[in-house]
Amino acid sequence: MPKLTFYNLPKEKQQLLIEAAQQEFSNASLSEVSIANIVKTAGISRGSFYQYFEGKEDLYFYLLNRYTARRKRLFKATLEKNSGDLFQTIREFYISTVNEDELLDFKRNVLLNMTEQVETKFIKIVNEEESEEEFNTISRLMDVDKLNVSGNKELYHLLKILMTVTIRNWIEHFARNLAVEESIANYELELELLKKGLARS
Amino acid sequence: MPKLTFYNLPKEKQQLLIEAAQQEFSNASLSEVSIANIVKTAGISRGSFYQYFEGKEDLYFYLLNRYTARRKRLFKATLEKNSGDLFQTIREFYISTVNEDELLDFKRNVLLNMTEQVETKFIKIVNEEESEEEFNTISRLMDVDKLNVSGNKELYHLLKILMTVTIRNWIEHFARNLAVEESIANYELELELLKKGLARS
DNA sequence: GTGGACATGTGACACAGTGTCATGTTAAGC
DNA sequence: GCTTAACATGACACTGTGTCACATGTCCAC
Repeated sequence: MPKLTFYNLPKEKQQLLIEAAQQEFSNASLSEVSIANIVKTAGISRGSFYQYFEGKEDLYFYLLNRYTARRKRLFKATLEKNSGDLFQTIREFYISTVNEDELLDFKRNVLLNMTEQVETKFIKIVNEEESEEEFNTISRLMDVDKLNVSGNKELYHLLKILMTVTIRNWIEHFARNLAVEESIANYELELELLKKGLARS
Repeated sequence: MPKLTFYNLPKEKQQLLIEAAQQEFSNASLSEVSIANIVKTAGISRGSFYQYFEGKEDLYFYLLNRYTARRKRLFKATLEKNSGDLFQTIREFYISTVNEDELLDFKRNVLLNMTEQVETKFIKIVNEEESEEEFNTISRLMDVDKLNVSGNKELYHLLKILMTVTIRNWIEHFARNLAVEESIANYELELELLKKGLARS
């Protein structure tokens, strides 16, 4: 988390820094990005940077949190719009995800260099395990009757599977430079497989 | 890939370097590892290192390849032993995976810092997309009748889903420091969900 | 055995990036 | 205007990288 000094900054200066950072993180992965470049682009001194953030990881996860928080709101709204239909929701969510062209290079870099720490952040979009409350909020929004699960534990694992497959498709979208339509078609195929089951009965 | 000079080295010296490298990569992630440390442990000079490898990534992927090649052989053997039963095979494969305690810290570091480039290597254990031949060899070994798919395309996506979920469980095993039994129980639960389908019919 | 030619080994070096800290600047309260 | 605390700055010591001119080893022709 950024330090207090960062939040004390005038909004415009915060925004400037955020934009500079997003630009740098669009051109390189976390380990390749240099603080030297960020401060140069943002027009602040090296020392100031360390007044605001612990280091570049701190800034990186701050940006990531901003992004996932927005996505999470969209997910909840979509779920409500679809009266709790999880599969319809996650399908629409994926389509809007691959169509969104804001911060494209930033997302590419994040996804192609995603580690467990980062992936956990994304999975928490639907599955805020750490807070029982959040999990309950979302599972109350969902129409559980349509899902082939009994109990919260199975529900939790179902969500984990869905998010894992979703993220992996999103990563592949970038890794293999898939066209939006192809990426969606692949994802829908996998969703159908997941819904109907992988084993022949 | 290592340079020719590395393969020209006497086997014992190769082994020494490999062991030194595995030790370093057990203590730190790819981006944190220092060549200085590797050469110190291996007792060679910095210059020599660059005669053998392009850089530390080169060495890292060399080690990774050695490991995944062994795993791949095991997977094929298990599949044959189980007369092509994919679910039984992957279940046994996962159990042997989390029970194997060789190179434990190395695997932890690899998994917790897995990027798309690394994950692709692992997924290719069953799904060597680049070589049509490999894919056919493996799909011939499998008893496809037990799987709820029609055609190679669906089969490909089924395998992708299975590997994705398997790897994610393996990562979580390390990330959350799960006991072997708990990890296996979680995985089996997810396998059953996958087999029977996520949607209620 | 000597010379030469080629392969391999070596560590000093220039360079790039990090995090810190002593010192300078600003602004608000009184 | 003075005080004080918060913020800004860039030089600095440190750590690590990849390279290169030179040293050493190896092998074969003569």
